[in-house]
Amino acid sequence: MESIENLLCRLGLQAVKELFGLEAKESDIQLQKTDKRFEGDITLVVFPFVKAARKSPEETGKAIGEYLQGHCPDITAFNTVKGFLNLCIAPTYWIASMDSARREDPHQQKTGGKPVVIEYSSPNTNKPLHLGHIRNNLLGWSVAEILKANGLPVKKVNLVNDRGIHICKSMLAWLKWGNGETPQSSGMKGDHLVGKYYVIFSNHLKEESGQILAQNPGMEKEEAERQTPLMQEAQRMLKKWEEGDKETRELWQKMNTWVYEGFDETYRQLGIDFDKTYYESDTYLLGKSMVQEGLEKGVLIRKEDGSVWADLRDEGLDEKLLLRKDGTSVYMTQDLGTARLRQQEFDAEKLIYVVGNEQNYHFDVLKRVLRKLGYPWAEKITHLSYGMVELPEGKMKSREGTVVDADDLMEKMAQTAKETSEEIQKRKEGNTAGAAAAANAQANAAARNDKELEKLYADLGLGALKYFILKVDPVKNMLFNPKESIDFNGNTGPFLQYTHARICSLLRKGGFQDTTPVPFRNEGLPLSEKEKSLIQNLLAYPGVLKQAGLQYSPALIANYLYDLAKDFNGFYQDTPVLREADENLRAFRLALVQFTGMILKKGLGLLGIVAPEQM
RNA sequence: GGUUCCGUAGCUCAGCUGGAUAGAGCAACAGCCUUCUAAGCUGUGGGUCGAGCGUUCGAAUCGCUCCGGAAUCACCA
Repeated sequence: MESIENLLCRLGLQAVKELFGLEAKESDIQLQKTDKRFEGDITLVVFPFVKAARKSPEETGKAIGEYLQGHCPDITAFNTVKGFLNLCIAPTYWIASMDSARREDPHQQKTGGKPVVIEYSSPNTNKPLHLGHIRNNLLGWSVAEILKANGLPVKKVNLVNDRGIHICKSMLAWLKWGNGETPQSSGMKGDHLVGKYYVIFSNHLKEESGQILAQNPGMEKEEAERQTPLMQEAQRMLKKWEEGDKETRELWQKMNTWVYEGFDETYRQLGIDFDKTYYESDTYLLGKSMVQEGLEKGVLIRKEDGSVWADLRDEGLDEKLLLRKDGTSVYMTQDLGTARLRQQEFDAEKLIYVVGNEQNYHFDVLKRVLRKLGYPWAEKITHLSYGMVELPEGKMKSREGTVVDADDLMEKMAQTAKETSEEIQKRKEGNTAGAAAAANAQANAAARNDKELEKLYADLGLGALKYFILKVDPVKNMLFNPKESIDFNGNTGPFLQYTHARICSLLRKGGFQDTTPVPFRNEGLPLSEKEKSLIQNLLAYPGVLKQAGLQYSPALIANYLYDLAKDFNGFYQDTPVLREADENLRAFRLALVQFTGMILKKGLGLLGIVAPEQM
């Protein structure tokens, strides 16, 4: 069925051509939902045509309105206010649109073609995941799902930074002070255990460098750290690693395995996954060979000391180091390699990197260097940059122990969900006036065992966390207030989950537990303003989905869903659905409820939020 | 200092390619449970959209200049 927007756009173009002889573009036809203050459903902005019409805005609108009404029987009336043409659309049209939309899956089927490769998470192996990673993971996973829903083949990849001085620090500390401690012996998650030794290393380093600083006033802190025996030992360890020393590699292997087990558990809890995981230790050599090729082609320069650079000064940037004078690679070198490997492997349509905005410059340079090296696919790289997560006390700093740990946070969210739920149950039971609600709540609770309840609390806690983070525009820095995020009122995940549970309950009681569309006849059905608004909102979903895909922004989906749920609650509050005497009207309203539930569930799915059927 | 990003109610955030009197939630206050789940709904108060100039029928939105804040400019990753 043709959407009303398309129809009006087509007719509108026809109208201005026939009436004013104007060849307008599609983008000149601006349609919007009619403001609440005026009568009508859809508004056409006529300002772009007043010049060609040589009439006042009102008269132009009137002329177009008459033309449209004459050519479209679904337009029942119109009025013009200044340059705004407000059109009233027949209720039967809205109902038919909804009926047709609910039978189609708004999520397109996968087509063939080149995949979009999206990298996210990208952890270091010396520390457990924290709140910043959560934003990264949620964004990456959700964007991938949104792109999929838009019909694109998607590959989700992770790039683990498993080599370098950071992991050597943990290894060294473990050797020195670990007494052979393992995740099994300590009962600690592997990533936390390794992180613990990273902290131990840092503490000892601080102590040693403090002594050096005391003896050498005025010395730079970094220099003092470099001079400590501990740091030098770590450097030697890194060298041994690069040389492939058996013992070092074995220890590295062992500790990284612990970390991966820990990460897997965190990812599982978070509900995110990957199609493929890359390890820098496997790919960092490829970058070096690319730099070598660049040297041979003469697009890179080698300085006297042997270091290799890309000169980007004519592009308004600076020189960028690609190989140290000792020939070892830097961060950029590795990224050149992984990008190329990924392109070779997937022949990607697009390479998306979900990485914090602190690395905007890095990705700018990466793209330019690849271009310089002559890789046309450099243009496929998109840096999906996101802002930092800050705490009420300020920035998260690992040194000051203000980092919010991912595992702790998820556990805490579930715990709070439990407390809040139990409190609400108690309130319901204690409320004599709400006897029916209390009975309902008791029946719900009785029907579920502890395990199901635990699952529900986990879903609610996670839903709160995910929604809280995803509803914010990715480019912005955001404030995470642990207390507020666990507030389940208002614009929150649990509100949407609650709305979904309510919808399911309505359908259950209406006798429609399965998902087959509730049948009704589109004849003589009255349509309230609230219902009309809800239908218009529902019909907007495919557009929102597409836009979210274009802008890589789950926030669009999140805010849309909130509007939808709020709209639904308004409708539901004072419109009888189950008590309606007229069978056909009752069926129609149930169909509307069902469709709302369907969109809500799909949308939440894109954000990784579980939509429970009971709460 | 150079570059990039951000600045909307007391707080946290929406506001699509410029459209009508700028919206939610939280917090405050006042109502609504013998009815389909009150984790809800309804109402009240709260704004020089950082400031200024410009572009035009029309600017929170586009351009320029300032002011605030953040990131980055490393032989760290």
